[in-house]
Amino acid sequence: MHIEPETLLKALRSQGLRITRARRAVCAVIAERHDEHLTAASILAAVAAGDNARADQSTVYRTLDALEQADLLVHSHLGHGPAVYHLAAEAEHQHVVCRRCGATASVPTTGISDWLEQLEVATGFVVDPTHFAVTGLCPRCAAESS
Amino acid sequence: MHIEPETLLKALRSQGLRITRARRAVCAVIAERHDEHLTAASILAAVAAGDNARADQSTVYRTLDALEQADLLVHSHLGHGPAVYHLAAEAEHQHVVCRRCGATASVPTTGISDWLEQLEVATGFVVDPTHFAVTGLCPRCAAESS
DNA sequence: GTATCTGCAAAACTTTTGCAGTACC
DNA sequence: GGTACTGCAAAAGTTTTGCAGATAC
Repeated sequence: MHIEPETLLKALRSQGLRITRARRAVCAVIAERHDEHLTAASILAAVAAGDNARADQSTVYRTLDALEQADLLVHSHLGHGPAVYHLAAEAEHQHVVCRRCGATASVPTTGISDWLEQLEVATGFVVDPTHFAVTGLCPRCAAESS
Repeated sequence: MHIEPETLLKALRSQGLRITRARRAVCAVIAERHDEHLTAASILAAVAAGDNARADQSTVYRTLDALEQADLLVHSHLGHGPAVYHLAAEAEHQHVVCRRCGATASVPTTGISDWLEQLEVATGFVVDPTHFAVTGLCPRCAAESS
């Protein structure tokens, strides 16, 4: 998947939000590295490493919030560490995290849809299945612990 | 479901751990109120409210850790707040949390088992499906936002 | 007696907030 | 020009850790 920073910025603009230097920098990092597990801290570091912009951590959080409000971004919680951010457009997968070593794997959400449907019928909730990761033991740690 | 504090304490003892005043108090709270959403803070408060024991928060956390190590307890993350603890023996349900108002609902994990099996086959992970809650919008907030 | 546990205090870590000044439109 | 945004600093909230002394076995 590929996305231009401009796409994100235009979406912000169309929500009536302003395009600022800090937001440009944050969007550039997200567009460039959205296939990684981006955290607020790593985005902040990447912005700081760039040449012509800086952003305070509070600005990064506020920008991420704005992008989430605009439905461009989602965050999820993997294990006990910081939240990771993904483009909403590519959120069609779920994470599994090893509770011992922190290794992660991705699985498509296909196959879970029946359960989600049951869940929505039973509870009336409109479910967002990717906000939290599933935890467990990775193959290696499972082998060690048995 | 019903459980005696003694059951928890004996299990600790059988792991070679010591039975102390603080652990008695924590186990008593868990045994008594395991059908609620217990957090470290609420356990601490309940212990402090009791007559003949107190425990520092660090002791509570360490005791909860010990109970988890002994596979008697599990914790899960509901929304952005503190972790909630349940007896491992009754962890057969999953939570759904409203991302707007924080309302929660429980759903049995039956129905998710096919997906988990796929997941385990695909990734090799041994999955613990209850560690994180599913998020979404509760019926009321969903209605308001549309 | 000794290894384990406790309380205290402080730190670690992520995220949020108040505020005065800056910059976007 | 006016509103939205930024940086700074500090706080909030949960969980962890170091250490000296106490306690269970």
